[in-house]
Amino acid sequence: MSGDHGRGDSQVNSGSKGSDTHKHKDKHKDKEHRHKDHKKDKEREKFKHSNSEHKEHSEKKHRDKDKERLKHSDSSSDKHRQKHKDRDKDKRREEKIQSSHLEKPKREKENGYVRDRSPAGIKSEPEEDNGFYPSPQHNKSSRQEYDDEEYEYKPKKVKLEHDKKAKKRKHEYDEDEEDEGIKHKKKIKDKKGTDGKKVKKEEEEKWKWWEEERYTDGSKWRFLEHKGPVFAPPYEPLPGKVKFYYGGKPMKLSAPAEEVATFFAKMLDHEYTTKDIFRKNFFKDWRKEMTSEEKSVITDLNKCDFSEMSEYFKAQSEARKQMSKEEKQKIKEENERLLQEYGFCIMDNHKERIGNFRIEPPGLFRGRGDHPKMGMLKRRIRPEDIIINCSKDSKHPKPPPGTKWKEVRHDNKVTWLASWTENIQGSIKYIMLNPSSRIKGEKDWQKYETARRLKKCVDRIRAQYREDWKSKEMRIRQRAVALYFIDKLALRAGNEKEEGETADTVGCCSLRVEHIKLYPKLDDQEYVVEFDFLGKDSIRYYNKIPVEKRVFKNLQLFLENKQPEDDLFDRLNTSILNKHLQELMDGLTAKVFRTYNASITLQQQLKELTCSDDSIPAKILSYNRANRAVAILCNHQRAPPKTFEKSMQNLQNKIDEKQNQLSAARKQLKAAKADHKASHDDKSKKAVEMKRKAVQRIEEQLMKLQVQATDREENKQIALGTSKLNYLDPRISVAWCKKFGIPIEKIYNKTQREKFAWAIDMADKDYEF
DNA sequence: AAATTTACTTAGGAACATCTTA
DNA sequence: TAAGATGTTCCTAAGTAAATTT
Repeated sequence: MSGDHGRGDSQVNSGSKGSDTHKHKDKHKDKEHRHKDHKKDKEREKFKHSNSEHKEHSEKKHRDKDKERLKHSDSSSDKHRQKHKDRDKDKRREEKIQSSHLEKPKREKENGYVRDRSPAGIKSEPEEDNGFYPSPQHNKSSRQEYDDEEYEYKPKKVKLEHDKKAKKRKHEYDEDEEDEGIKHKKKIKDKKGTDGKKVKKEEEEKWKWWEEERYTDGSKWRFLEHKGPVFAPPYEPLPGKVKFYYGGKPMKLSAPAEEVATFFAKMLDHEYTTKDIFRKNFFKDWRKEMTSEEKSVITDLNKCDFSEMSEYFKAQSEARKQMSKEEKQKIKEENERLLQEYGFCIMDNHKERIGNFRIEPPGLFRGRGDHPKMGMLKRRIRPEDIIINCSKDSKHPKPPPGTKWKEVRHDNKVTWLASWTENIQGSIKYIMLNPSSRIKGEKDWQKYETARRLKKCVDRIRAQYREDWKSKEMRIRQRAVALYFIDKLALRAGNEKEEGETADTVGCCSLRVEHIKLYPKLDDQEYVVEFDFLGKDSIRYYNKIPVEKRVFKNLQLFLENKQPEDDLFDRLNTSILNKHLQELMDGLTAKVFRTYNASITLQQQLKELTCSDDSIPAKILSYNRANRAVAILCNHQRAPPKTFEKSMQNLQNKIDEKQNQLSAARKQLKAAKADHKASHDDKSKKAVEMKRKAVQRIEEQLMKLQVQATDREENKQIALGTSKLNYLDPRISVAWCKKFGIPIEKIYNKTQREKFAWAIDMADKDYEF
């Protein structure tokens, strides 16, 4: 069913990246932005020096928004009223459906189940020999349940005796007849590791969190200890000889003003320092850092000359490159030391890697796309801004001498170790664990299990939304059409965002009239919808796609009497949609469709594209192509690498060269054969064999190069990484590798293998998503 | 029930490291 | 052995969605 969509692969090429094409729509908003401006200034001022008072800024936003809202209120507010009126009826209907279709009893998300971990216990993750040592299993190692056949992720109260240590299992709902089998496998694995001597030990020490139970009471950990974040190095004033000029005259800046100036100087080569908004925002924020004298002198950014600073930094980075081996080594060691000290935490009984233990340094904000705040000063974060999260009974991190944390709390319902509020959007930033950590891995696994549950009921859901296209209620039709897009095109949900705070981008629910065009007939196709909008990160989504007649008619209806800047789905938002989805399947949200469609597409493409008697490189090409199909579906684009053309050319040269070699080798072979025919002696026979082999070898090499070229060409503006990392159930890939004898390293690099350790360990060649 | 806040996933590009090649 | 290509990691912005507040 999932392949049914006939996904076009045309969209990527047809759309160029970037926002130039999208200038148009600002018209309306422009006004609003402008009139908001003075407020925004105030807002910024607040953040400026007084870091402690971030809170209020939001009030302001809201006032602004209220105004905006009034403008459009007629439609939108009554749209909501309407919605709610209808809700009950609707709900009842859906409930009925749900109960008749839901194949499984609702899974309890949290069932009061608790891991047994002694709070202060410290068992570390292996890896290096640094102090902590793991005793992965013995403390308890009750194991998490998954049954082999389904690999289900069940937050159950079940323990599975996969090995010697787990003794009991209290069943709830396991139908694991497969259990015996799995027990077996596990045992073997646990004992031996998969290969060799050295690995063996390591493997045994690797903590297999996926074999343990999970918390089911909503808590994320029992014990958490860490050293706190690493702060950005303090500002180092420029040497006196590096001057800043204003109106051609050298001018010594105060340290704060100078620091901000250096941020600008460092970006001088970048295009966005030429952008008006960027310059304006920068200048405004810069002036706030100036002394009053500086402020009175420096009134025009255009008179500022940062070029000496800029040169200085270029020289610095050049010098860094030229550093001697030893110096580089020293830096590396220092980094390693920092990593060892701050890069890990102890969560429950294990030492885990932290994802981002460094605080973001100050600088100029560069949003993606046409961002209204580009160029604003991103404030330096101090200990006083940081909230620390750790367990009460841990050794609390200490703030740098002479400073204090903003707060130390002990909240085990969240996963972060530290947080602070950022001054550009007023949002919270977090320090969290690495993807290889248990806490991230469990979540990831769970995500794929939810997607797999969707697989089981997607037919039903599709049938339902198709039915809903005919509903007499507008909101239901809109919901159904939106869902169709989300399903078929893997669009994102499209939360609403505050205008003027961020770049103007949309997702499904926030599509506007101006983002689609309808063609009753286009070329030889009927009912074509053309999408053209900027999505997340201001990446353009461009796609022409034939849809079903009923969808088309509905779209026409939705467009009636609307302006280009009006919402296409005026009676829908993500929260309504997700509520609906939740009723269709426990845990279902809009983004699950993306995961589901991505993974199912990979699986199906792999099945379709892989030939078992292909060479390994050819198989990998197939894998990449399957991966690529997904990336295209998800619209994961990249700017073509700067050196793309050149590197392509290089490769082509190599191919040509190889081709020459090949014909030469063939000639030699022929000659050898002739020779052999003439002499019939042993030596000449050997020569023929040699030549034959040579030809074969070269042919192989040529093939490999050609495959590589194809792969690269096809990948010009497509990024495979995002889908691989976030959307594709790793077990599919692992199974594929096992099935076709591809070493996993060909597919996943080291980091990826760490992230997907759970999948690599548990999926066998027959895994089915 | 709307608005806001919080937590966490997803994202592309820059920086950096490492391999390859001239 | 330096320069260039390629692969990896880091960085942090920008989403989603749930939780909390109003």
